[in-house]
Amino acid sequence: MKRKVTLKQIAKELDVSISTVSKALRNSKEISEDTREKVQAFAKLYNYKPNNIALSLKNKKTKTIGIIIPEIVHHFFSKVIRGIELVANKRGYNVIVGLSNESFNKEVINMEMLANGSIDGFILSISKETLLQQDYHHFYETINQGMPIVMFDRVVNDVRCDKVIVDDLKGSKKAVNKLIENGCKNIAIITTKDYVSVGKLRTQGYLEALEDHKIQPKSELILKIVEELDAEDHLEDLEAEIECLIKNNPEIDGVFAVNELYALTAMKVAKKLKRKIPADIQVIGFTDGVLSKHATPSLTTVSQHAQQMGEKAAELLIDNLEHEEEEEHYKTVVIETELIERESTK
Amino acid sequence: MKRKVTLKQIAKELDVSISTVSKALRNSKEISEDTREKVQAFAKLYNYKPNNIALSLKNKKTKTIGIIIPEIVHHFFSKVIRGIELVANKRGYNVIVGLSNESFNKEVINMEMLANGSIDGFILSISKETLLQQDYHHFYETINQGMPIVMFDRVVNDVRCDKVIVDDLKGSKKAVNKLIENGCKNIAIITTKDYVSVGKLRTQGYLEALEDHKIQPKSELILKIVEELDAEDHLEDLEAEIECLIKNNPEIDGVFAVNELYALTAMKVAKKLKRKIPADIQVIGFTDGVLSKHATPSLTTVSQHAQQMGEKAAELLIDNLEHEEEEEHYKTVVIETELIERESTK
DNA sequence: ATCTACAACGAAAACGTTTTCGTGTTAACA
DNA sequence: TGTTAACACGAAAACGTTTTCGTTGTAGAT
Repeated sequence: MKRKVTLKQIAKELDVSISTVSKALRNSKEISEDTREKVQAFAKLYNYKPNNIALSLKNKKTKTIGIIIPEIVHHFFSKVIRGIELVANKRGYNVIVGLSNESFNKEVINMEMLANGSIDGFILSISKETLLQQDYHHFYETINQGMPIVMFDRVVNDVRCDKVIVDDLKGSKKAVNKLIENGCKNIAIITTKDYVSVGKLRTQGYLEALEDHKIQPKSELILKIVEELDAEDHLEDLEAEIECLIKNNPEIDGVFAVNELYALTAMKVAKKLKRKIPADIQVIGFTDGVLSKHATPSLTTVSQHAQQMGEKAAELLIDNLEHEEEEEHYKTVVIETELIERESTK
Repeated sequence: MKRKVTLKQIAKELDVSISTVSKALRNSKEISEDTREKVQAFAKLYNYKPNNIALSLKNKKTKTIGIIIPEIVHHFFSKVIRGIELVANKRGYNVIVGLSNESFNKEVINMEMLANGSIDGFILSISKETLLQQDYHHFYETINQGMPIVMFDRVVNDVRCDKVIVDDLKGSKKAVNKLIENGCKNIAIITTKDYVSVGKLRTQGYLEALEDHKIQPKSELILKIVEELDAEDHLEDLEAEIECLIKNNPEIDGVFAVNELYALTAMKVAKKLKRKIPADIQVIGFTDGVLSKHATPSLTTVSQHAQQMGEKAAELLIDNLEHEEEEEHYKTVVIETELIERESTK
């Protein structure tokens, strides 16, 4: 087992100084061609690679970016990571990921763990608990220490940092408009409580679309799910709530759901109640997931372009890191949504 | 913007030496109580946290583990990551992920990028291209440099390292046995080419289960898909191949598919050909995915316990890192599979 | 007055780099 | 012969820690 070789060892072996070795390897013309060749040959032979940690310490740059997300077993987030990793790698950066698991504490701990020199900047999406408690001190402190943050999807406006968001409002308007165009008269929405910013915005888009078409929104048709922080485990509750909605409002002929699970559950319930999709009820979801594509009937959705979001976020962060221009001018990039029509709409 | 404070700055401010500050913060009794309190108060005030990079350099430990996987937008892999992150975090480690994207080159580059001091050890699953080329020099070199590796799921036996695998053979036997018990007489398998070790093993399990029941395997019923390295993009081809299989062999009354996509596509084709599931054809998949649960009909699958695999892998690696006992005795942990019965079987 | 012992602290090395600033040697030139 | 310039290289600092090994100063014992 031959451990990694260092400059010092090469220097000793070749009976020159460490500086000489370093310079020779970087092709400094300060060093004679003879010595350069000798050193380089030796280094190649022993497969010398500079130690990243030492470089990081010296340069005060780690070439690593930290990602903090609420959950990784989730198509949206894993696609974002893929996007981040893609451009990070292309630009010579590594990514280190921390999962908040939707918990405020884990988010804080994870950030503190990474903020002490391990990374150059953060890309993150805020946990539900944090959004609920509205405690953002960890973001402020991080930024105050000179470490840039880029937030995506779940952001909070007050924090001074770059942001990448989906045009939730426009996206849901698109969806609801589509339902209206397709002849739906009584469109229900299945959404989240308002503290989840994206839920709020999507609800707003729904309302605006109705208003644009002079349709009076009815509160009975707006179902706000209390998220038990882990919806997958409470599928029956979700199903029951949606079943209530549809049973109590048999006039419903269109459903807009703010995420994939809600949409799929809605379709499931509808089928159970013997409603044909899309004949009796048309359904549109909001998501990037794989479920929509493979569901039966396949689900029309508002696609969020998750990977593109990740790419953009990484670009913003790295640009910020590499141009120290300290402009203090933060951008908010809006990623356009796209309505992908499948079988659940006419 | 107050940048991170260092020992040196505290020392200067308090007019003591760096060593004194360091010792005071670590509660060394070498330092008088007076000084200790003073230093600690000051450190707390300025929110001192030791610099991880400096610690890493000094200790020659980064407390970070590297994960290399072929793909992240994939339920199996993201669940494994979740498992790894869970125990890594619990034991004070961070995780840094690299994606090979099923490419040999990216796998090598990623590993080299991380092996130069950034991490203490690897957890990885081998890319298809690497398996195909059978070039494992990067693994050998890494291990030779004293950096431990834990492989999971897609492993190669020759490499001397810990491994965590699913009992693919037993798992697929379970599945096929189930189909036989349920009365299937002509069971087809949709699998991968043999160079993907898990595909090979699952095929083998299929064959053994048939043999155990004195059923003669028929080569027409064994469909080995050539993976175009990105199956999602060639859905129609996949569909066409499976349609061929079922059309040419109308006697098929059971299908065992080695992954979720194949299984779902098989169900889709079956429905298209007006076969009832599970009445005419029963289907079982092999996966941990979310599609199976939400498909219609929902898919009976062999669950791989992905998260548990991740947890185990992380434990093996960290145990190895922390007990320097150099036993050179490598373990292979087998994670049992579980047959989850849903609607696609009787 | 001398010695011992202990308490409280500081200097310096070490981890592996890069880079600045010497320094010694040689050759060219006046 | 003496001066200068170029060349080739080395010493040392710096990044932020921890730790070993001094070095003081003081108090108590002889």
